[in-house]
Amino acid sequence: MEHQSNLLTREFYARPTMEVARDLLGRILVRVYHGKRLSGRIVETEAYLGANDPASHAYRGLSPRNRVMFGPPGFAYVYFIYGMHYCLNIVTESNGVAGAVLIRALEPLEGIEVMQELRGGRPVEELTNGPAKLTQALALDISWNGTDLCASPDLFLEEGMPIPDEMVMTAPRIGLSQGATKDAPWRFVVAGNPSVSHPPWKEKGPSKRIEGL
DNA sequence: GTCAAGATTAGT
DNA sequence: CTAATCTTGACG
Repeated sequence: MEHQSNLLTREFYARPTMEVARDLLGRILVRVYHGKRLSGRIVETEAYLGANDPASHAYRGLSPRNRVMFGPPGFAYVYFIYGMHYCLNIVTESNGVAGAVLIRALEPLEGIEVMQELRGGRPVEELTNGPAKLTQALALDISWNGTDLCASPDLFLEEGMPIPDEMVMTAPRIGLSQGATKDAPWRFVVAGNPSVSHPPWKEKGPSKRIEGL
């Protein structure tokens, strides 16, 4: 199985976190599970910085848990939360600079039946519309923390199709309750996509279409 | 050592 | 709205 041609490169990830979070929309996340491709189009992301972002795991400096965020770009940062869930992030910035993008939702593409089994028979609309839901649908846990997405044969990202600015909306990140940056519009979603969690276009909070970045 | 909060989800 | 379930980080 080759997956060379349309793989996202290290350079793609080696950019400012905000830029990567925006550009990750429309890309394809692929997980090869028992020889089969499970994949989905990324439709929702959130940017988490380092020193200037109190809501980020990396805010207080390097620790055993967040060390991958400080490492080279293009790696997976997976963490365990609420005693039962795993969330997947893509590391950004250059080696030594903290930054990562939380993958919050996917639009299911390949291996839907397998993903349904992993998600307890839930309907397609509820398969990957949330950060912990998509890791469960792709059978990803803490053992994937530190995986090189530019080298792993079982977890990688393909170019897919970039989303034009007119279809992108920004909104505050989900689940943050403190920190000066908790209301910053660092969440990016594909407008109107049914797989987006907490759809901004259905809520009252501040959200708007972006005009470039 | 002790303890509260957490980048969530499913069910009432 | 709340239980589930356990790791991490702050404090002492």
